[in-house]
Amino acid sequence: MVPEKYNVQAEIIKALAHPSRLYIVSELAKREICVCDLTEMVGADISTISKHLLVLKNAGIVSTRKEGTQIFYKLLCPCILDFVSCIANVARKNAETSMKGV
Amino acid sequence: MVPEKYNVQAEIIKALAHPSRLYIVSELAKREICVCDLTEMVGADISTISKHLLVLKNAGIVSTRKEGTQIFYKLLCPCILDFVSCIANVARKNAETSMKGV
DNA sequence: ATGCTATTTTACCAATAAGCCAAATATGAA
DNA sequence: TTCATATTTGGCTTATTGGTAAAATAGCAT
Repeated sequence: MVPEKYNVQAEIIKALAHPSRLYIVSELAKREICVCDLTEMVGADISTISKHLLVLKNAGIVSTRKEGTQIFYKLLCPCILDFVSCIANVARKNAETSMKGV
Repeated sequence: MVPEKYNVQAEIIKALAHPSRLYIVSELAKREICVCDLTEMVGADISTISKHLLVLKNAGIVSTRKEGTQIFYKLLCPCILDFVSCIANVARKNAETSMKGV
């Protein structure tokens, strides 16, 4: 009963629904970054980061560029940032609401 | 190493990262809908829908209004729609790319 | 009170996702 | 070639999620 397009969209959203991946995307919005730098920034095992990046790539959110032994990732769709700001807005509202004890 | 705000945001995004919930949110963007109608629309067990709605409510995405024995859900943040359109855009680009066999 | 409808909660199972280690692969340097 | 660095992949364990059925809860009518 759920139209097919929501399956497709949910797949993409799922790729963003993880703290590390969201952080990675936000940083990639500023500049290209290689896996080793992202690994340092996130502070997890490099294999974990590699898998996160694969998820983002499969979702069509990032692309890669090889330079020597390094692989640089970059953000494909800047509109992702608008989306993040919307979510940040919801988060802010939630914080306000819970402060009021509502 | 990942700033706390990404944990908060990822929680909200996670709530949207499911086909049924995304469909529900899209429909709630048009009008208030009660649980029983949503159940019909999605075509799943009512307990499943109820859980999905709880997820959306906990994320601060929807609110409820009781009317007799029915409970109506409505969308709290219209900006969610912009976000969905961004995702739809990514999905469209992905489809184009895979068509070209890239 | 009883019954009827709408909704949520609980309990349980199956499927998926996240994490790390170790092994494999790739590139460039010596 | 061998070595070192960068990255991906496979395997494994643990934790989370999605689904349904059954029980519990709530509101309204009789």
